[in-house]
Amino acid sequence: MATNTKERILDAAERLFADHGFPTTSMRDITNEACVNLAAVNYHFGSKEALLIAVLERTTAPVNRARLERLDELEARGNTTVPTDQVVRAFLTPLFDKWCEWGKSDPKFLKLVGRIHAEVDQELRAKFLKKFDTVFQRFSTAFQRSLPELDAVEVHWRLLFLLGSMAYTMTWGEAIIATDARAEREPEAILESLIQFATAGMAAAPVTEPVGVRAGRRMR
Amino acid sequence: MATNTKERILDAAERLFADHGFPTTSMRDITNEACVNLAAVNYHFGSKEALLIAVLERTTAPVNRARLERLDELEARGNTTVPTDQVVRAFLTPLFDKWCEWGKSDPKFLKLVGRIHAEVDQELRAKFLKKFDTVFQRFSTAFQRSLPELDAVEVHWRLLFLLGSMAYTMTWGEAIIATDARAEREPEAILESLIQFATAGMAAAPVTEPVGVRAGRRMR
DNA sequence: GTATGATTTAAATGGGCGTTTGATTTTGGA
DNA sequence: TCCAAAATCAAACGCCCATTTAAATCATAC
Repeated sequence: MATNTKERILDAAERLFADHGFPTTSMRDITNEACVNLAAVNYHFGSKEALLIAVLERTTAPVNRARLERLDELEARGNTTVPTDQVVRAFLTPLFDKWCEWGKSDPKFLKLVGRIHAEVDQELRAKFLKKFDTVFQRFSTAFQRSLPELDAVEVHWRLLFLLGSMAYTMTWGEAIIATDARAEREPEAILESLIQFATAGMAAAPVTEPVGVRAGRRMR
Repeated sequence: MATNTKERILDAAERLFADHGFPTTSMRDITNEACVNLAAVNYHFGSKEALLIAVLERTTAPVNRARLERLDELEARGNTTVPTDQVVRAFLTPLFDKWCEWGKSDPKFLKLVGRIHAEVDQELRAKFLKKFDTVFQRFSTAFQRSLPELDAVEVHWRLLFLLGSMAYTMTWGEAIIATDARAEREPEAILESLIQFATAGMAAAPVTEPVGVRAGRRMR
């Protein structure tokens, strides 16, 4: 356990937000877990919401930096156009690396990232997503270059789908393993499956058939 | 607005849970919105949590029924083995149909479904997911038949990825359209993109390379 | 050693929460 | 028409919340 009060609070908040979510975790929960006074959060961070932002900053900033570094490297090597699977990999593996850095002790960090995508209120989330702007922009462009047959809007939406499968897996993968032992897997294998899935999804042939005469909508 | 108190509560709760989430929506919010007395929720449903379960039951039961019916129909027609894209379609389109039934007035229902996958506490969620057991089982089997080169565990995880992209799109698709006008699209087009993405993802070639010598992990 | 600013502490503040109560009104069959 | 059951109502309950206060303690530079 960190000796520093500020870090002890960040550690506790990260763990609790990940396990129980932001609105259902109280200041008292956090300060008890961190073994600090109740007023310490407001003293050091200003408010509960500001604490959440600090936690998110601490966890995501290095990951996003790593994502961009990987992409830089790939683009420098590959003369700007990078194969789709490499772009997917550059986006997903930094999260996974972070996990490994932590000695695989507990994937709290991943759960937190998963949660933040679905739980905090829209305004707060928008503020948070601003920090991802550059990352999205860069990866969106990279995907467009590697998938010239898709238009920008289609890439945009597919990136959203990718994000969803990533966030969902992080939030609930652990729980699903727990309830169904057959599904147990090494984290590496899960990541590899996700990369496989997402790469194929991103690279899928675009819809050309006119809307309204599609097979799936005819029957009901 | 429904005249019946119970239904007015369900309508209001559905809208508010979808927009603001379960823990952050208060009984007072709900009863004000429904124009009923504060005690009405506890009188008619027993508790806030029981209300949530009732809302979820009302929204998801018909969708799951439709999913199974579609799959029945496909399997009867196709002699048990159904093409992957048809299975994906059978899983995703009932949600979309529900949306259309409602006259596209407001996709609250979809947002709610998206939220529930990430927000409620684990115990409550497990209880809720039991209602999906049959659906998951049936679709898991159908996918396995259509993708014989994948083992059961791999299908299990890919189904999770599919769920994630679906849930995420439902929760945040609207918000993302709002913040980026270029991404605006008809719901039909979004569904079609998602089907395309998910089908390709499900049908992706399985990982064969041994873990640990993968290209993506080598560089860092 | 002492003054000064940073930190920690216990206690309190005011408000919102889910739920319960008991009285009152509405309803529908005898 | 009457009455018992169902539904609605205003009010209150006790609890927990995030935040604030002001005093106490600590650390450090002089």
